[in-house]
Amino acid sequence: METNLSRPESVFAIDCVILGFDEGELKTLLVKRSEEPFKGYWTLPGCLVVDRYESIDDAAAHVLYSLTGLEGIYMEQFYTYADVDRHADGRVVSVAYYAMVRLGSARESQLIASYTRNAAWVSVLGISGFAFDHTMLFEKVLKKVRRKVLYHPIAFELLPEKFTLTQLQNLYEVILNKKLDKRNFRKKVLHYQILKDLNEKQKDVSYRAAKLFKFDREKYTMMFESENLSYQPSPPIRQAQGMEKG
Amino acid sequence: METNLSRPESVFAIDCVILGFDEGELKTLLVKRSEEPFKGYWTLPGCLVVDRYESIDDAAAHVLYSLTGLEGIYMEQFYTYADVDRHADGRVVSVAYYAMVRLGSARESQLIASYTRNAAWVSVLGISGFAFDHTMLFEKVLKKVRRKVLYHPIAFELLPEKFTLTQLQNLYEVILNKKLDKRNFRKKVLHYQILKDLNEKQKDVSYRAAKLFKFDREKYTMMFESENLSYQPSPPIRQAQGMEKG
DNA sequence: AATATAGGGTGTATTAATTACCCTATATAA
DNA sequence: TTATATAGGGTAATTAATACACCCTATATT
Repeated sequence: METNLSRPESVFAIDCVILGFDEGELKTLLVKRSEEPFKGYWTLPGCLVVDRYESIDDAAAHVLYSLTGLEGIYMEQFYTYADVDRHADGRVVSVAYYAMVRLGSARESQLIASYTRNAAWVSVLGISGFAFDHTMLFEKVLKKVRRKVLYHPIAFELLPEKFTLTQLQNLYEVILNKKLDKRNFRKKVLHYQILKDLNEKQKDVSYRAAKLFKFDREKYTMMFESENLSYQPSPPIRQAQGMEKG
Repeated sequence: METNLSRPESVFAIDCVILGFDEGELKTLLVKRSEEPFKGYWTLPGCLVVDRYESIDDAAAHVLYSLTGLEGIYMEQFYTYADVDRHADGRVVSVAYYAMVRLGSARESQLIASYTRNAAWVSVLGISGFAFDHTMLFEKVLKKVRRKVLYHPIAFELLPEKFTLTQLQNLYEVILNKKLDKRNFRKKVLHYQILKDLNEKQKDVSYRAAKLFKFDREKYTMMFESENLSYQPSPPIRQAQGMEKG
């Protein structure tokens, strides 16, 4: 029912949870506030959307680009927060996104100069001191990602192009915050047939080199699409199960 | 990053997909547009949110109330659409919700008088002629609900308090648009132990009366919460499976 | 009272997925 | 050569999912 638009303009905000996998930890990119209110607290990176010609997806991508210099990043809209008391100065409608970033080894260089003073990659375990309602927002995203990783290959967005099964398992363990059994993990993940064996090995490791794999996106997409033709089977209530106990 | 609020006001819209189960069909409540553009097309019920003191959840609840007179309905935020070209008069930011309504037998009376001319419960199969981008929006909600029903007991929101297993199965069949096996369905659904056997039977049916059940919400909540303590087991990619083929 | 109708209610065998559990092979560094 | 650190693989037990068909019972009709 979008009619009689007295004021078609909109002023609202983007908040973005940016996740990365680095040094065996799941991290998120946060910005330290330099102003009141909440001076010195962490905030999720974000911006106000003032240009009425900018799409919110573009605005979110811009937040990411301005902080990291990265483009074409995996990003998804999460939820819209619009409680009237979120901000002291009046209602701020925030559309929250989450993004998954492939961190290079020189990750610090990916923080654009003018921001580096205030921005940092922080381990997701035990962050405190968020401004506004960002604690709640961040926790909800984390919960969503922990669930989504169970039925969607978003984890690969956090790994380098080529990776070993052990690296993949470590990532799942870090995201889910639990140990997994090695053989069962491998059996299952290879069974899906969405990994391409590159017939290459790690180099420059001081132990037995492991095989390298690549996520086969085309194959995954094909399987996913053919699944959709005949609609998914269906346990009425049950959660997805599996991959339990190392 | 919500600072320097030059214009803290926001003008945006709510669109709401309202689902109900009636006469063995899944239906949605639609409104026929009486004005250009898209005169005579179906639209999702909705409203503009102009009051800066109204939360969007309240606004969505209000849309529902004004159409049906119902309160306390199950309702969930779905997605925010903000493409700049959604509406001819400028950008309209729409926060989409979906709601699940328990339709009484006298469902017509639940359409508030002034609206009944323009509003109707329409079977979700094969609706066409939506205004704006509401076709896409509606289809995405339906897909979401079809998926969500597999791991969350939202279906019970569509049934009367007391229901038979056959009614429950019919509902699942209608939502998923596929036949399910009676014995397997019963086995599974009773196995979850979230139905309370009321030790009552149907009355006024011209065939053998079936037992009545009730969704045990407290028990479900308990189970769900205890699951969350030790985080869910986890097939990395796989979709939930089950309940296939009658 | 016999019969037709409409749906209620159940059990078992097969297959697939999940879990638990440990040892050997290989590369490197000392 | 040896110590060490990680790669990599198989099997049995359990649990969950699937496929499948018949008898029961309340009511309405004759």
